[in-house]
Amino acid sequence: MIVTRFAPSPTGYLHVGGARTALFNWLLARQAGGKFLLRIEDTDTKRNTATAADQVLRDLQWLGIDWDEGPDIGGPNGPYKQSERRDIYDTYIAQLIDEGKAYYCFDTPEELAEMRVAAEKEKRNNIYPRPAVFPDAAAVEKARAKGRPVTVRLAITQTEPIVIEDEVRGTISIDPAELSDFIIQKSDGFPTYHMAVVIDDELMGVTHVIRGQEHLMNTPNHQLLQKALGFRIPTYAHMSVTVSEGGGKLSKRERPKTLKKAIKAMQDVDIDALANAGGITSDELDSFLNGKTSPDMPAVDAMAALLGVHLPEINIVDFFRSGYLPETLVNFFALLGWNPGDGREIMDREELIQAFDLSRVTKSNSLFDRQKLMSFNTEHLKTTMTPLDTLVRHFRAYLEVNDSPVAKADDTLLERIIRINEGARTLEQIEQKTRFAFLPDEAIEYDEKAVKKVLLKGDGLAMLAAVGEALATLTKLTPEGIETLLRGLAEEKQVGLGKVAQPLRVAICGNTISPPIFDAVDMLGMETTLKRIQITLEKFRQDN
RNA sequence: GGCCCCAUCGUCUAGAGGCCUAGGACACCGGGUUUUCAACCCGGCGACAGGGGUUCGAGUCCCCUUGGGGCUACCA
Repeated sequence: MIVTRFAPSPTGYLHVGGARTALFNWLLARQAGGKFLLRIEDTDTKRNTATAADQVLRDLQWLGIDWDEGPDIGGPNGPYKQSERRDIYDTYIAQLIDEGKAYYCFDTPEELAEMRVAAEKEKRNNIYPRPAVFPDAAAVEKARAKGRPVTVRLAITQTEPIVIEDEVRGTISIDPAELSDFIIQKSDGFPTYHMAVVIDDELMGVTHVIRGQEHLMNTPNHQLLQKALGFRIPTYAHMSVTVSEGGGKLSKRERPKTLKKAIKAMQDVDIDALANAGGITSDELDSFLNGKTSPDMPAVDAMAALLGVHLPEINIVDFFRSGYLPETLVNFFALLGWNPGDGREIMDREELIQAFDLSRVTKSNSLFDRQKLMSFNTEHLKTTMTPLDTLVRHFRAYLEVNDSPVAKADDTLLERIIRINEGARTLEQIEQKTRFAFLPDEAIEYDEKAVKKVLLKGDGLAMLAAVGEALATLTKLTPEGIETLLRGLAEEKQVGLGKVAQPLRVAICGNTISPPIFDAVDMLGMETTLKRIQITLEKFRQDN
């Protein structure tokens, strides 16, 4: 049976790269009818945050990537948090030392740094000088007594090339002379990543390891470890990296960077109000703008929201908050470095699972193209692609996380809103086009350009008044009734429908962007529509 | 610097030596449809990084150059 896993280190939110790695592993397991496990790699006590692991789990759940064994649900080979598996690692480390395959070291960080610098100066690889005789228990005691750090390294004794059979890259051969004895146990007693990952993958029965290219050069070390411990070597697949439009890696630093640029480009920014919105002090904001520090993510998000600056989405939650569907992301990430080979692009989860094939994973790096993502979202937002009740569920979650007034709508109304906005690109767009119907009349903001063009130029206001009078004669409001009425009015006045509809649109929602006008009026209701026409008439007649 | 990986339109990619006059999608440009924004329909622009081989024949195989990426931690 095929067993894959996703093993994030809980240092923050799940980001694009992590999600893509998780997805490929999940896809392979699901398509093969195997198992997909989740394991938390929290051996770095300094970098891990308490809430990050939970957040990563939530992000995966939102994407619809489910797991068969994991820290929250357990499983036969738990625990699934590396910090809770210390005794297991200790046993194997002791075994390697007993067998003379690993040895203690007492170097200080400063000494190691010196070695590194020296190696670089001499333009050679930094290879750790293995002692002729390995330190014994007494030596360890002595070192500890002197306050020196105690670590354990694997002794690399192999001389034949290490061969990696990679499912996407083919056969790769590495000369072990290039490799240095590496640390398998840190001075704080925790295993290093290499040690923990090898033991866990063996014990948890992982058969296929799909991970980023950044791990390719770790693989020789892992295979050496597997050999030393008598473990099987799982099938490896190293996938390409997805880079940002800016060039480098898709980095979370892009968000503060974009915000900083935007603030600096603005003329009159109220620094105090901005700092306040972000929950930071003016001094902290100042330090940020001078490139010294960077506020945390919630602060960056809040300030961007205040200024109306759109930040590039990096973390999965960013995409959620921007109005993307999880179906879109799953589809899009799958196609970043893989394709079904038959030209299909827009696919749902089932189709992806059925078509997935490790042998069709691409070798070269790819660029994250947000425009194409947007286009994918447009497709998945159509009811022919995603069931309406699913869209409603996602839409409600979106509205709630963004505190939208549209959240007041019940599911039936939400369904209708989604239907009449067929063709929208994001949930955010639907929300913006619909919120006029959920705002109090006095909260409608009139777009200056729209007012000028539609109401003030020509006889827009007169037309609006006529529309108001005509609408008032209707006894019952239906989209069809409104359509008949407005079309009749346009014909009577010998003008196109636009001349009638546009002033009405501006009157009820303040700008020229709205759902189809008949639905828009119907949603608003007779009373509010007439009231807003009245308010608009009064407001702009006075101005003239 | 050392080691490793990669290289087709602006972007994601199809391409397993003759099906290639290099196909699709996004973007872009032009047109159509239209009550707005979208969506939708039609058309157009646009690539085998360069140089050597191998072969009757190379985008496809080999070598070199160039370019991009990764690793080079008591991070994962």
